[in-house]
Amino acid sequence: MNTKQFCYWHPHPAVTTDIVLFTLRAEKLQLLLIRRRNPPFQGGWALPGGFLDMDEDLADCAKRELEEETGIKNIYLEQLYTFGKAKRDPRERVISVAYYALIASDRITLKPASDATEAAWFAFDELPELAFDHREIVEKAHERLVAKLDYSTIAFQFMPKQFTLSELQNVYETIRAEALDKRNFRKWILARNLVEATGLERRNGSHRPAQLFHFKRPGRVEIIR
Amino acid sequence: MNTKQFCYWHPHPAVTTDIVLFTLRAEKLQLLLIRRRNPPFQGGWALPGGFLDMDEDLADCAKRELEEETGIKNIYLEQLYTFGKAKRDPRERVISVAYYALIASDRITLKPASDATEAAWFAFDELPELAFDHREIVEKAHERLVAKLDYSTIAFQFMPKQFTLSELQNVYETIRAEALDKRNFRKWILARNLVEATGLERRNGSHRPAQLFHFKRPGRVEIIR
DNA sequence: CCAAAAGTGTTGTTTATACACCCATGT
DNA sequence: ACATGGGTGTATAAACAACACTTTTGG
Repeated sequence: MNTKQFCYWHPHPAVTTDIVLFTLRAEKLQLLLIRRRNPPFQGGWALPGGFLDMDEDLADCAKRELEEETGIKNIYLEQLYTFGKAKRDPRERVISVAYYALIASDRITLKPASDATEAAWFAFDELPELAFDHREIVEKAHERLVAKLDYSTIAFQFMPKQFTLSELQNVYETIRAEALDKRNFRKWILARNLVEATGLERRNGSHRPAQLFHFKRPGRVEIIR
Repeated sequence: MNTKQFCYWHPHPAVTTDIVLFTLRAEKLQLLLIRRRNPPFQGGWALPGGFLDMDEDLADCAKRELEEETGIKNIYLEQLYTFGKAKRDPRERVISVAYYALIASDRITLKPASDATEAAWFAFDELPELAFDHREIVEKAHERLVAKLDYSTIAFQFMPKQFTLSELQNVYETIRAEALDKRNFRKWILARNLVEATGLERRNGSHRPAQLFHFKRPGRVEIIR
């Protein structure tokens, strides 16, 4: 079959979703990129994503594409912004509904690269050139992430089930790219009543063991303040 | 010509923009609705909006549709959210990129209703049934508006060039649906250094005249706090 | 002189910031 | 014993919340 069989009375743009998937590895904010197999930008790096199926919701499309390209599922996903400049894709008019997603550092193993997809993590401050307007999408996602740190419980999406307060503080410091006072951070987080000591400890190196905490309402991202 | 002449290799959804246009009239938060001339929901009320042209940016589409249907232009417009449930339009798959907009109370006169469009203002708390998922869009726009009052200068978009502090307080009170303390409000707004006395006064009734202020950086909506 | 909205300060409470030492462990 | 990260309190400053009376005008 080589005829264009989907026909309309008026011109229609294509609709895709693109996903900015963040994690924290090696004390750095990183995000996931896919190497493009086809033109345009063939061989270049781009955000995971792809075309919307006619019977699926937008967020389902983002989840499906992410799983297809990386094997990752069941993560926190939120709509970011819709990018629709007339010339953002050289092939045809494409509207991209961008999502951003967060994944805990203990869940970041990708499925082995197949013929179809090569995926890799990149430090946010050392990104390669990106295809299309994906650099702009990444910037916007980062802005949103930084903003949400302050007034929501989004940071917990980066954490494993159990974590120490120092590890949590590290997440805030890494994303905000600034050092925080240990006592003030602990007061702040404990006053908000979001975490609870498990009674367990982590023995790590040649120093006092740290208490392990867990997030009281896992899964849900709430507005705090 | 009665053939569907726009053909693609893969199915494409239609893309529209819808606009939630708020204003303040008669001490109430109001928004603009259009009466639908065609099925589905013929004769019902819906948000202004319409299909994206292939060569225009999303925000331009929103502006154009708003102007076509109401004559209103040059207003504050911001992308809200993209709605894309598979069944939100009974005719075909439609992705709606929703925008919200604010207009000052002294600029709300609509162009006379033409054959093509009947538009009217409705109080936010007395809306009629809305077509499609427009009720959901309106709710989300309202949420955003209320949130942005606190941490941005969005409220000034409702104000005429010159206004009294009592009028400004009224805007905050109306949108937040709660009374504010006069002294604390004035301290708060003046501490932020956003307004400036013009030296003029408004003589209104049989009481002390009020100073007129103006917004120092009109046009721009900034994040405060 | 009366009614009506404009205008103005102080006090107590909560929240944020700055800052330094002791504790428990492994080697 | 020492190096390492874990854990804790206090004092100051800033922001916010509660609260009532005087001023100026028009009729």
